[in-house]
Amino acid sequence: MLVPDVREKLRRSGYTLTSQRRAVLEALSKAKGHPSAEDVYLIVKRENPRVALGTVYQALSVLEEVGVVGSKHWAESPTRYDLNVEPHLDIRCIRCGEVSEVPGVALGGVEEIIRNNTPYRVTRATMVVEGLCPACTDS
Amino acid sequence: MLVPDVREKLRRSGYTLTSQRRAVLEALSKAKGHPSAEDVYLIVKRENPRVALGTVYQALSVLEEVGVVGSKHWAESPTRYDLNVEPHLDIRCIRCGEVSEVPGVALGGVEEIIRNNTPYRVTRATMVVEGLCPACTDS
DNA sequence: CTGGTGATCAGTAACCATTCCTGTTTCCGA
DNA sequence: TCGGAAACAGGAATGGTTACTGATCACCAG
Ligand SMILES: [Mn+2]
Ligand SMILES: [Mn+2]
Ligand SMILES: [Zn+2]
Ligand SMILES: [Zn+2]
Repeated sequence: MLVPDVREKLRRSGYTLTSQRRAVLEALSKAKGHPSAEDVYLIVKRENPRVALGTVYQALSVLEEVGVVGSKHWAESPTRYDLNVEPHLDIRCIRCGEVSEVPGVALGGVEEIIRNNTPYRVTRATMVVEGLCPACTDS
Repeated sequence: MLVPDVREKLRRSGYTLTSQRRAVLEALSKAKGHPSAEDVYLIVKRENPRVALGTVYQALSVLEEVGVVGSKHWAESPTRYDLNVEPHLDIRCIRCGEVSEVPGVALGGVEEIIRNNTPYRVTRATMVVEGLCPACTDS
């Protein structure tokens, strides 16, 4: 997502695009995988050593609130963050802990079914999948 | 699930059905909802005040391992446990925290699709849904 | 029975991801 | 330029969960 778009989404919720928030976004795109808040923090710190871990948590929370960042929660793992905010599938290896994306599985339809089958106002629906990655299966 | 069946499932994995594990199962069926480990602990303690919270965690973990208990993990909430181990939908209200079951949504098919679309050996797939319950929407 | 052996347990300390708090800095509009 | 609000750095606190340790229990061979 382009910087002006991010700035606009923040502005609509009354936030500004600060240098720390921009650094968090850059770290997320550098990480390319599904980093934890601490992973992001370590990357940000390489270029801006004075940033605090709490600031990274807060920036991620704001960026998620305005729809620029997504997050998923697995058991036995810190929260993982993602620039891909569309409904999609991520799987976590229960042995090595790596998270990767599973292409070709449409989840939008499932969300629609959920929305039509509950008296709740659904705000979020994520599929959390665990398994053994190919590398870990052969060992 | 009947006690002899539970005992057999435990035995197949080298465990025994101890009084504490039985008490945890009873607490789960009494709670009827989706209690946290601490909720279970408080119920167990009413009849057996000497039980430790750690024992409840360990019992839940063993019972889950042998397939008698299921668990789900939401953000901003402790892990919730459930006697319903079939693939099904649970939704958590982001305001009051209550978890309830959504009937009529088949998830088995989604799990099948996932299994056929990843090089992983899938061991677990849960749909985690959040929203506002009817009571919390009107207030 | 009875003694031995490994599993389980109670109690408590430690862990760790995340949030909270406080004083300081930065940002932005008037 | 100035004043107020938002954001931040640093560090302390929180809370769910796990790890550890010595005591107890269940089970079985003799
Ligand atoms: Mn992803
Ligand atoms: Mn359920
Ligand atoms: Zn792996
Ligand atoms: Zn509610």
